[in-house]
Amino acid sequence: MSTVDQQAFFRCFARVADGLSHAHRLALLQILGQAERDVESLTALTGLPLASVSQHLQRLKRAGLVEVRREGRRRVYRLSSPRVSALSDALGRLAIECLDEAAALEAARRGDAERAVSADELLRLLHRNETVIVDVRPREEYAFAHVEGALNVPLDELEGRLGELPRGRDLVVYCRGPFCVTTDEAVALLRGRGFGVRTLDRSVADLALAGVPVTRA
Amino acid sequence: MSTVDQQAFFRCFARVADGLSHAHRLALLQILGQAERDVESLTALTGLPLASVSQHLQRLKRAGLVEVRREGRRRVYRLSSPRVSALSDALGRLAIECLDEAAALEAARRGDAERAVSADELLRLLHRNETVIVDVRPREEYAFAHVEGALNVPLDELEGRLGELPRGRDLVVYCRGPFCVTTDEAVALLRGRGFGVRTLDRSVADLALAGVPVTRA
DNA sequence: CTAATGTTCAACGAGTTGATTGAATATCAT
DNA sequence: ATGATATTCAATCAACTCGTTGAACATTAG
Repeated sequence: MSTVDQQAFFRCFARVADGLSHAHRLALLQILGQAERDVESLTALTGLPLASVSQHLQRLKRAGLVEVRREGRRRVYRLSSPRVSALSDALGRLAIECLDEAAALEAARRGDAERAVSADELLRLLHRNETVIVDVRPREEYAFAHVEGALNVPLDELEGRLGELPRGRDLVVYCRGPFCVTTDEAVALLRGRGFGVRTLDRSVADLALAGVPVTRA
Repeated sequence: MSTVDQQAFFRCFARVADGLSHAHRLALLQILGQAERDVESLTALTGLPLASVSQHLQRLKRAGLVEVRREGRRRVYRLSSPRVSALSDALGRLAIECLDEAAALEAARRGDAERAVSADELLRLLHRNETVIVDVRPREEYAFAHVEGALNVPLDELEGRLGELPRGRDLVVYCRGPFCVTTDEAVALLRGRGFGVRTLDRSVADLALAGVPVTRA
């Protein structure tokens, strides 16, 4: 009947959605949204068995969400497009709007936290230079791209490096993006030590698009 | 470790993605994006077996993407949020960007068609009143919401109602949204009969958001 | 009440998914 | 070549998905 089959479109789209339809794959995409990575470091970061990571990555490739490059004996995976992160984030936002369970998680999470800093607000804070931005992601992700002037203190080093943080000024903490709970842990720790902390709930890539100055490798 | 488990978030998000991960469900969402529908009419519109439709709808409900209401002896399904359509469309756009197969389909489809009319352009056309807008969706969808002043000629009636269309002025044809191939079929038919036709590749809901005047039931 | 209608439910089978294991492959260092 | 390293591949199993069928359920009409 039709020149092009409507179903064929939907089959393709469904294949992309299939890439997003497993918690582990979403975790991988979140990490790859920060920097490219080889299989080994993805294994370390997720704590999943190596073969499992490899298989999920191949599923993501089938879905068109990631691409691979060989580099010596390792394979470096990266997102096919920054829009992959954008879609994942949109998926998360929709889930929180439409699924009670997700709404409950988000409520529990943001329960005591005040509203996140917007990109515009961040620009103002950066300009006035009264705030210290703290990037709690792993070293490699910071190296790949970070908010200009941000201090990198990976979460697992945070407790031991509290001395490096200024007492007088407010801190703004960020990590991988809107649904990264690492921020929450950092905030809890810092508040417990008496720091004034706000959060930034967007990814570095996203902030860059919003006009925030970003330093790249 | 964490106050809130990162994985719990991703499991929720994955459940939403799961709703999008089958061609038939995407077809159902596209239809529900136009108007609410009972199971019977969804069965008729998709051509799928009744029980199959019912099961997919329940999967969509589990994913938080649709809601049901009883109305007499029928159950009327509707999208949980207009953002469901927005996410489906974003999924399609990403697929076309990232999956070769989807890119090929889109290329084949738009091969001979000129660029679609933008919302702004449509506003201008409406204002100058030189164009006839043709809505080729089923009657019920037109009744639920349509571009102000549009003429409803469902695709299957188009051939028999060509006489109602003006010969002198250009036509702008639209249907369910960016990935609805019904438009293509209508365009092919109309071009074959010598009409000057352009297309509109956004859904009515989407056009409404963009400021195009829309008539609702 | 009984029948008709619209929808869901339950159960089946073929196919797919995801985790796990161990073997196979490819690249690099020696 | 040889061995070490990084990753994929192949095979297995339990769990799930999808379509199909027919029965079950709820609501309305008569």
